[in-house]
Amino acid sequence: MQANKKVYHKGNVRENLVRAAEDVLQEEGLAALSLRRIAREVGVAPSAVYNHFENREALLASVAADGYRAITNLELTAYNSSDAPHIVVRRLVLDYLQFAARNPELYRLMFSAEMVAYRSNPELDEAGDSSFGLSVNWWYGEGTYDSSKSATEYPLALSIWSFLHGICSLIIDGLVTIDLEDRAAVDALGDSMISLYLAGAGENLPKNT
Amino acid sequence: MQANKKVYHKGNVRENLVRAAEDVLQEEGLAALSLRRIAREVGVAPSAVYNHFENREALLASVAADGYRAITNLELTAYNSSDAPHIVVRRLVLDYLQFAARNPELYRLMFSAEMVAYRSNPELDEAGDSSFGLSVNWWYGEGTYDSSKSATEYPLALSIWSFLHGICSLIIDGLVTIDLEDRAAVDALGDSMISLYLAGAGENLPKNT
DNA sequence: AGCACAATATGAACAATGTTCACATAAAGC
DNA sequence: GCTTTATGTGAACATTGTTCATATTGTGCT
Repeated sequence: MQANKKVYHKGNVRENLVRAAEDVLQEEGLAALSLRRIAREVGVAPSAVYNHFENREALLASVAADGYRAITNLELTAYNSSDAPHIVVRRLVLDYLQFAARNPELYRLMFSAEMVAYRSNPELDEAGDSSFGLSVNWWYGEGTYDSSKSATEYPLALSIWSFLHGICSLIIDGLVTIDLEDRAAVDALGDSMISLYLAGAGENLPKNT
Repeated sequence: MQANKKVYHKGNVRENLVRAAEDVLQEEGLAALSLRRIAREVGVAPSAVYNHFENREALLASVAADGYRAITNLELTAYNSSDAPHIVVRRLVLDYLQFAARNPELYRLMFSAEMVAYRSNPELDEAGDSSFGLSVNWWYGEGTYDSSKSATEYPLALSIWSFLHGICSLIIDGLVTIDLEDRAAVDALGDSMISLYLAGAGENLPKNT
């Protein structure tokens, strides 16, 4: 059906659309990412998009899925290293943070309300799921993850994901003032957070109220 | 506050707009929250909104600020209790989670890209800031918070905020399957997460790779 | 080769949105 | 009472996502 991407009228418009969307996203942000804008960028009529995607959300879901796959890759390199576990975690956290810091608009898209409401999209759903599954299997042992179970069954994987996602959301949303371009500053923040995550905050509780 | 319909032309439209927005938000979600829809709900022309708010975002910012104030209140009751610190933290986490679980669309609005891009709005900015300031002062001692400093200077306050915000985002976005109406389930998740947060995940690291 | 069919592209159209504008009307201040 | 200010209206505009009828092109079959 879609195996061979021979040149039709305009070449492989589908791929061009996704690429153009990624460009506009990075350069002008999520707000500028309209279907018509993307079509204009590719040089195609807005209605032509519907030959390749069900609707605007499906197109954006393809972009978001690329983001999830990038995170999955980042996980794989961390988990496949032969370093000690706490080094692996640190590496993962720093890489995740750097990914979010360098692709803030993509990260925003990935967790936007629209994409979330669109999780019936199999490509997107699978990409997100595999990312969490990797984490579960690392913490609990290979083959542990059962996608039919709730994430709450894997508190360790869930907690670090929440933590990471929380930090990323806050810095991307500007609620934490940090220069996203400053690689060292982002790493410092990650280091600070991960050591707190591993050691626990219990010792640092205030003495009295 | 709803009796008199004759003060001005239509009564105090500004307040009615905010309340209508909150209603629509809770019942139909963020996607349904258009300026025209809110105006229609109040029974006023779309253009009339601009007599009370600079634009749509300013109206929504007012709704979001209400949300931030609710969180601030929730913090105050936790911090003002005379319980032991770890009980205070637990209480805070559970209340925060319940707030997010019961007002998912409001929570989504509060951290939406639009509101985030609109942080120049003083009402919204102040409401968000005071919430974080309370946390800082509890962890580090009264009078510590300096709003001119970066949040990264207060890693304890930042870490719990990230953690909480991360969990809430994930459950609201449906990435963690949990019934938001099930109060006990939400509490159980909170308990699981907070004990992990206090004790740290270091002990639970996998032995080898 | 020829031909039918599916895939792809187009422009016009529609409803909905945020916003602006010229203008109307009611309240407040003098 | 009259002006001024606040508040309200409806029409207009540009932009958006989506659908539709229609045109064009590639693919596969005979």
